[in-house]
Amino acid sequence: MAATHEAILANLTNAQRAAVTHRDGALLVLAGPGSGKTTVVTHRMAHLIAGGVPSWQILALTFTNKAAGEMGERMAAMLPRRLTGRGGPTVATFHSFCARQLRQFAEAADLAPRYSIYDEADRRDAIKQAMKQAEVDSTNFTPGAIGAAISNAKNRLLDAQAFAAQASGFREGLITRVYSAYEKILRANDALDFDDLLLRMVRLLRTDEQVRTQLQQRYHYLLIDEYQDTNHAQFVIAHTLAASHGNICVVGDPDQSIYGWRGADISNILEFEQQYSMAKVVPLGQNFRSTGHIVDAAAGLIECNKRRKSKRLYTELGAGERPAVVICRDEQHEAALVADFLRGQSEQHGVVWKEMAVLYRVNALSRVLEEALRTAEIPYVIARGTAFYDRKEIKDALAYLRVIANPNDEVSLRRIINTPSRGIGKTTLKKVELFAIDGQLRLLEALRRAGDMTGLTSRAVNAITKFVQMLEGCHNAAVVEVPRTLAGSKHLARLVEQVIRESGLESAYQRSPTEEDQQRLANLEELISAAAQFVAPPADEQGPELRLLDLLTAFLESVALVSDADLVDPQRGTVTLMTLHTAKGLEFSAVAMIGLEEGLLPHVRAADSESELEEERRLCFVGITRAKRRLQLSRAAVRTHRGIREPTIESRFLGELPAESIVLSDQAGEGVRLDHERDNAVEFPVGSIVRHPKFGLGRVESIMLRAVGASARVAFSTGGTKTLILDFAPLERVE
DNA sequence: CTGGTCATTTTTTTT
DNA sequence: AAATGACCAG
Repeated sequence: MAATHEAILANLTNAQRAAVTHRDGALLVLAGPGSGKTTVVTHRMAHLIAGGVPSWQILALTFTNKAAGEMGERMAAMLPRRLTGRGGPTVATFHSFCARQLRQFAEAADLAPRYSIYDEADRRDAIKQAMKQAEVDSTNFTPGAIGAAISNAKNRLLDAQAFAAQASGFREGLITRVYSAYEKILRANDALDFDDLLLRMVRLLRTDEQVRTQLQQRYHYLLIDEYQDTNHAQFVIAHTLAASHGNICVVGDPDQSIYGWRGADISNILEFEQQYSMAKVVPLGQNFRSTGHIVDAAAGLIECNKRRKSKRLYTELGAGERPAVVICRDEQHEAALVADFLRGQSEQHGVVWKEMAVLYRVNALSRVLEEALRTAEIPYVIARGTAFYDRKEIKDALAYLRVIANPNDEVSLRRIINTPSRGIGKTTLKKVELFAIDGQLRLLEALRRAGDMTGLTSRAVNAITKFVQMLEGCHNAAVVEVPRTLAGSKHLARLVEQVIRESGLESAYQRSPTEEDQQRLANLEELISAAAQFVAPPADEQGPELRLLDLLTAFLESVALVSDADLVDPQRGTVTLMTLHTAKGLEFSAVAMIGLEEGLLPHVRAADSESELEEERRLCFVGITRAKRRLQLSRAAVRTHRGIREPTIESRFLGELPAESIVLSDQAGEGVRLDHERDNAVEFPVGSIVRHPKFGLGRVESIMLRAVGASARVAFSTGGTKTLILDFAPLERVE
């Protein structure tokens, strides 16, 4: 049954209510951490529907599948049954929404309807290939750097031509050459990378008036989640869709903008009001998640950012416990202390494992933690959504499936042509390639005609023929109509099974008795069951049946677009380990953040630019604000980095936390005396007035917590500002 | 053609 | 430390 207006508005604060009841026109919700953003969003949509808006006119775009799923679920709970699923609101990630539209309007978008989506690894392969073709030396320019430049260009909506037109200098000249070679490869393979999904969608909306008006009319109310993370392409998509009606609601928090490196443009949210002069702005500053000291610590930190709209953060949940700042000897010690912290939460405070998380800046830090948690017998999962699909055997199986769905996908074809090895080696492949170039053939077509080629051993011809026949057999099996229900998924699972068996992947691992290969076999089994459970998202025009090939394509698409955050399963009874980026949008009773060191957080690569430094600070802010009740921040005095053990420098962010809202604990060795250091820091909070026998009266400007001791910057009435070590300076508090 | 050893390179975050 | 790539012996 449909919720009534009153039911929808019950239990909301005035600010939340203002956002929920706003109907037409632009709306900007500035949602601080823990301010009930999802509640506002879902209630707003329910409110629109209760007010007579047909639910299928609503489009909500998010960044992760998990966010989309959660939003969809919470909304479904408020809607009558018939308004969920097809006919209900569309809730999707930017990327999957675009991927689907591009298939639906494939012809208008000038695309093969079953185009492949290349993940990071495929993209890397293709860029390497492009670099070779463009004769760019990979010793001076890594594929990673060039790939990043291309990605950047695409996010700014510069295609290869447009980039070439504005390129200047040697480096950009090189990038231009690689970019156009890369584009040729993608086009020849009927493949898109992640950035293309957005870029091509923009192009479609711009060039095809019919598609544009059709989508504008269909989606009458837009909602964009995590708006601070939108890049220029996403910005254009959102505003083009909203252009005819202006009903656009964006939700976000500039202080949580952490994807600048991916082209996210923080000015999208900072300048929303200029863009829509009639926009209503609703700030949500009250935090319903964390206790006082945690909110204070976070607020104190984020105030150090200069480019920022100031916003008061507060909570009514009581002061709670102070976050602990722990200094450890090395990373093993740090991991052990994290394990102690987690166990303490469980045993002393009754916190369940799933309410705890360990956060870090870079994935590499998870390894030591894993060991420590295993020895401490604390159950954990690492949130790496792609981890499963990154495994070699899975990538191989998926490459077979991709070639079946899209025979032009040569990056995948090359991957599998001799995996498992079937006697089609380098030399043979070279010959076939030459033959293909000669006859203007696609690689697969050339393979098909291997018999016509001169200079191949009969053994090679045999191997090739068998391989091609196998692919054709699988392809033929996929040219059938299947029901659009779970029964259809059975067919999909059977197809996956057929591929795994006939490709020889299965027998290659079956032959081996090693534990590792047995695990690979089990993983392949898991892929089959993933297929069996896959249901294609509802489409606008659909019959009861679809071709198995199209179901396969949808499956491959969903696999390509999984994110790390998607793997965070709130049902699981385990501690979650993840990067700070992945943690955005989540909350836990107890959080441990590790590696608070210069070079790690803030990361080295952000050191030389003020804006990147501010982004690192926001990242730290995001981490702190994940904690509801208890927070431990730690750093190691010594850390092994790429095989080298080195002393570390404390993160500047620790010194920026208000001293009075944290507790310092030095476990690194010589630090028995650190207990009264903490007292010192508490004794002379920022703002307090102090007397020094030599310098006279002064005001404490800031407190810095160091491994060696706390120090304070004090501005004296005599005019000078001095930094004093609290342990030694003869300071006396006056007021 | 395959599977091994040795040298080189990596240096963030992710849809 | 770990992963990738080049090179070489069977």
